[in-house]
Amino acid sequence: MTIKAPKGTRDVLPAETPAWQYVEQKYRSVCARFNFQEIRIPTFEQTELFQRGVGDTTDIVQKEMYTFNDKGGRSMTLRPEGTAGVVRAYLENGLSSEPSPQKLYYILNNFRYEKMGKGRYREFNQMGCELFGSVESTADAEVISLLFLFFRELGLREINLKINSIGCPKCRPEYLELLRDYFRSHLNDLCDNCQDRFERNPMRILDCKDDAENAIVKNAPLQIDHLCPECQEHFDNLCNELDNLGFAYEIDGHIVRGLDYYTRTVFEFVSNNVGTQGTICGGGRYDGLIEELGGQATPAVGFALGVERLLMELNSQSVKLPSVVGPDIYLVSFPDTVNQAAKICFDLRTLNITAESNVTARSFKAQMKYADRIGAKYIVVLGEDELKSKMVKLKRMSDSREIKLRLADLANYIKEN
RNA sequence: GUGGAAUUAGCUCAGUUGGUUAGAGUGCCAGAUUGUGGCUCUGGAGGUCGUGGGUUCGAUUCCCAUAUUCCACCCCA
Repeated sequence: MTIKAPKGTRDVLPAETPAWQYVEQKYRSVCARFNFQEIRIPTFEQTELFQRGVGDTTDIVQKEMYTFNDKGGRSMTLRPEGTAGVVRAYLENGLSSEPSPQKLYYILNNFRYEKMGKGRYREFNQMGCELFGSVESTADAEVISLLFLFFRELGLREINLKINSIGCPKCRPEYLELLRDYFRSHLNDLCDNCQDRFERNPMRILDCKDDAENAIVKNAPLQIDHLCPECQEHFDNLCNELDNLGFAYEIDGHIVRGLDYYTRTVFEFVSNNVGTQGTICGGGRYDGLIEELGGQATPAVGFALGVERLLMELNSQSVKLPSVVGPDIYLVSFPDTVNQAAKICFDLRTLNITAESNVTARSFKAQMKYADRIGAKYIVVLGEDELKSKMVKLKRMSDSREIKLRLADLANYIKEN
């Protein structure tokens, strides 16, 4: 093999697809009960959408985007995340004129040109939700409670919600000044990376793991302690609503998030097990993004959940996930009966039974072996005698028990057992 | 982006102090006389020893580069 999958991409093979389908189906089911509707959007967008939507100062836009010029010379980018595209679709299609709030969910792949690591891929999958049109903290609680129900139904344990508030355009500038003033006198005590961040985005210093044990960072003022009255009330309300719903959470003033568009609420679901890639889901409120992208000022809140990481976490917690299941029945045939077997097999499939008949030149014994290997629940041998008498012996593979029945009764028997 | 480790059959891995046709287990395919799988036995297919250079009479083995994967940082899903 000379051609390999590109770096950072991976194949999901048949052994794994049942687990993927199960998780996606469960997600759709929970979203449906919250009355979120699915939206599907293009895989690539005009580059400018992400520059403006995700934010020019973010790592994503500065160095991680898959950007190319199409044949018309337009700059296009493979989406690095879902929200910007969903907002674009929301505006472009006039969903802002549909009943508000609009509640949308998506399951899609994203692309970021990053260095590889466990749980981090260049093409990765996210399941997300966006709720447009409510400033109320009840909307924040709504999307968070959707996640709690989803995790609960999957049987996921030991996953912790961390929440924070990073203020609004009213209180953040004041806080940033306060933060810069604080760090200015301690610049030499910070790591190189953080010295860069000082000018660009001083809030990120709080998130630095190098300096996590650094007393300077530990004691730095946090936005959550310097909220304006409106933001404070919003955050307090959210906490009350989460308490009311019975959800455990931890207030963590160091959660900052990597995207520029967040305001007020930010949150993460973090795993204890997966180590450095412990963030399974991240989200928050983005009250300024829609206006930033040319729409009328519209508050919104949402999240994105990493499917690969979720599956890793489910596996590390030994949560049972579906695996490949064999067909209900395999029809063994002979060269002179193979065509009639194929016809009977087709009829069974029409009746909603998972069936397989021989499509090789295999011997009788080899067919038996194959039926066993693929996990067929039953086999039936279709030879001249059976076809003539229309009576067959149905063999259950698990215990080798055979029962005799009319060929015409085969479908019903299988359905009922 | 930084540091470290790994790369030999589909999979998990041995191995050659540099020397003719490179191994095991498992999986795959087939056989062990008549139409019944799982156990056992036998046989077969499958590898330019990640790729490209270099040293050498000779490299899968030594050296360099490069790619990919993993681990720890960074960041995030």
